[in-house]
Amino acid sequence: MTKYSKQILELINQSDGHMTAEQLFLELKKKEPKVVQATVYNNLNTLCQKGMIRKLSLAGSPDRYDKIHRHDHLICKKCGTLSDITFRDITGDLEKQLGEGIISYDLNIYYLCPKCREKSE
Amino acid sequence: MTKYSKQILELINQSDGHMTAEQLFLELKKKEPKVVQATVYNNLNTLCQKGMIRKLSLAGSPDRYDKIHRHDHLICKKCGTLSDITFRDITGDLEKQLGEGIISYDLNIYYLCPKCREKSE
DNA sequence: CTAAATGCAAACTATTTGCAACGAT
DNA sequence: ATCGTTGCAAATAGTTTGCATTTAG
Repeated sequence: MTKYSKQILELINQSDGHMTAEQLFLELKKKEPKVVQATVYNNLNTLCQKGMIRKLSLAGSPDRYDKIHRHDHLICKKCGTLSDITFRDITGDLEKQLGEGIISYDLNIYYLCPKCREKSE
Repeated sequence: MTKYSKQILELINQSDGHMTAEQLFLELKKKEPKVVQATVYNNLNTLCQKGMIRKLSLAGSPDRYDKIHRHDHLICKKCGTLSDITFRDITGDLEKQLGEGIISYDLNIYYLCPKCREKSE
């Protein structure tokens, strides 16, 4: 763990957990003015490989980096706003059907957020 | 529906449902030599908006375009190989917890595929 | 002393956009 | 005649890479 990767990990864990590489870069730059984007990307990749954070790929937006702790995502189909929810852990159910060996899963749920629902009425 | 969008939709529905824009472009080009990538992208976006196909964004690979019919994805954490599975539909469960208004969801399950499991032993 | 991490610039990939020409109503 | 679709080229966004330099164990 280097000084950058430590700080990046902290930023992610303190944040709402949906920060893009660019947002993290800008945040980190406040404390470490010399850091460059590539370094942030490199660190994010290493942290992912080590399983200390997870990467969230969503259609139409850059990758986001998230806390590792199990939770699911609620996404507005219209404006893309992302929020966390925790649906019950279905790993057990999945293993019943698919057999052992499941590492993890991503559950992304699409809906219309209150604001967008209002507008469309 | 134009001649291109019709053919693109057919290609997706006849395929295994995990084709990238580039693969679709190359396929379509066999029948329509004059088509260009941008047109394929434009058509894919329109088809998505109309809800006739769905876009699959996975870390580390270009977007893939999939049939709309409900199913889930099993992804090898190591080599990225993608296969379809159909876990039971949890929309009802989700609505119980989150309330009405869920449009759809994506469930991506990570595991080690047989080949990769072999290698790592 | 060595290996890993960084800064920098350039490369690269996937995707989108502007615009002129085309085609089907 | 009009409006959406296409081809084309260029632009953009996000991310990765190569390499020389710095840093930390």
